[in-house]
Amino acid sequence: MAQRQVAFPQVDCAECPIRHRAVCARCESDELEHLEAIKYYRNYEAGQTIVWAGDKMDFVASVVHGVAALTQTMEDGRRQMVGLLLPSDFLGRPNRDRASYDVTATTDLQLCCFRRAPFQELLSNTPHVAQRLLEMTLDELDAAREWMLLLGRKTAREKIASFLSIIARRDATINPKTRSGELAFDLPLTREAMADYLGLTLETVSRQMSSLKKDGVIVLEGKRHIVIPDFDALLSETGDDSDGGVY
Amino acid sequence: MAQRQVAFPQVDCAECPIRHRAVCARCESDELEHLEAIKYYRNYEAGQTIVWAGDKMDFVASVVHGVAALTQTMEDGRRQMVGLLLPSDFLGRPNRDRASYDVTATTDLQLCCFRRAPFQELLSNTPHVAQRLLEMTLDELDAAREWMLLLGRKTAREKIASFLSIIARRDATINPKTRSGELAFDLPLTREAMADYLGLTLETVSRQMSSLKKDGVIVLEGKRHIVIPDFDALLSETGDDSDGGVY
DNA sequence: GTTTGTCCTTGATCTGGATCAAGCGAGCCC
DNA sequence: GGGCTCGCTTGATCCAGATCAAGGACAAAC
Repeated sequence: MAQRQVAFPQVDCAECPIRHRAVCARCESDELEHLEAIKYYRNYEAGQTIVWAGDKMDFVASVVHGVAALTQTMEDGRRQMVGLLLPSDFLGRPNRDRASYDVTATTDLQLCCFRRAPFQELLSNTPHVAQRLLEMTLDELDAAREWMLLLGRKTAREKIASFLSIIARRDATINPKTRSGELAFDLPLTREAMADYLGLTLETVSRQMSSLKKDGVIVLEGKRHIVIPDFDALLSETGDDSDGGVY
Repeated sequence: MAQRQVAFPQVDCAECPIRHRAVCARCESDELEHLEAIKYYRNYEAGQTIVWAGDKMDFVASVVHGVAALTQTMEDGRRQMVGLLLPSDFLGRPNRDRASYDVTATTDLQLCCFRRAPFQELLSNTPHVAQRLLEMTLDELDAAREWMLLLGRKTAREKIASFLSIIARRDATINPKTRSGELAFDLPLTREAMADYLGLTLETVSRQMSSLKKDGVIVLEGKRHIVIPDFDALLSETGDDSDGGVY
């Protein structure tokens, strides 16, 4: 219908993955107002905490740039990461105004936020948004179940290889291929955060990284930059079914 | 509107948790047709497989009686349970016609099934059903994250205690209290299935059960019947935050 | 340039849970 | 009844990963 003038500049929208990948599939076309009108951005530095478990959270959000982690902590300090949010992933739960987990930025991070109340209203009034969110939540549940297999049954080496292949795959879809064929990326997590992801100690993470490097499965440039000379070789270390499987 | 005669006898609906707890919150009142018209029942014996990962699955379902488990298996036989479905839990994924996991009945089981196509149509046409399903999926995701903490960071004893408290809690809501105050239930899983749930071996499960029994935290009557003399004592073994926490 | 702090690596030792192995008790089939 | 199988328990030993401990590399702060 009557297209709203330039109230919502194109460039702004293009940056926000909510529009094209995350919550609102329909927004790929032309009706942006219902999301545009309630959104705003927030930036965080690497290491910063976004909310603590139990804190009031008056917004939901979509990750634009960077990486955020959800972690749980036991009284005695044992920590387990339970969610890793990359660009286009969704943060927060409709109908719950308190965070269930600690949320921290593991790299510099930009969130595209939506105030809770209008977002929930949008959710009730716009069936295709609710359906898209259901689809995303089901994908996250599948990822969580893959993660449970990793935590419960894989060896330290398999855990590392699995983690690297997950990051490599996600990174490839976020950053359209940099070089010709070669698979390379920066780790968005410290060794300690990787340990929290994998249910290991940071020493074991470091040792297994060294071992994979020694065996030529990965090439380490500095501490964080990873090159994968042969992705299939990495996959064969994960313990996963060789053929594509569910994915 | 004109109420359909006795096509869907009241007693039948009352048995089906879909109606009052699971998918369709609105069905608590009076409009039942849209679910009633497409549902049917299936029964399985303890140990039976319902579908294998990768199999075609032409229905979604709600658990009426009994317990079902979702498990993943690696080529070398390592197994990890990734879902445990008790009465009122939902099985299957809209918009995906192949099972992602092995589904087995761990006790005798009754499912209330819905053929896929009409259920999906229902989902698009009935916003409150989609919203209810989103809510259920988010709860399942929370449970999966609790489970990840268990798998990644808890000791064998804490894992067993956590599992028992989870089952005790769920059982209490399913079977309105049997005796006065006393907390007692039957384990719906073999030691081996418990091991698959907890990322342990069956020997370790057995040893830790014996240890909790020796310490008076639980009373074992036969192999499967558990009595909890003091629920707080059990909780203190789980490693979880003592106050209610997220739940 | 030195200091400080963060992140990471590597070595030595310890230990919780896995693995290997034996046997028990309660159905169930013949 | 006798023999089987299945689910479970318990003992003995082993080992992957945790823990304890000591530096190294690098960047920022002074």
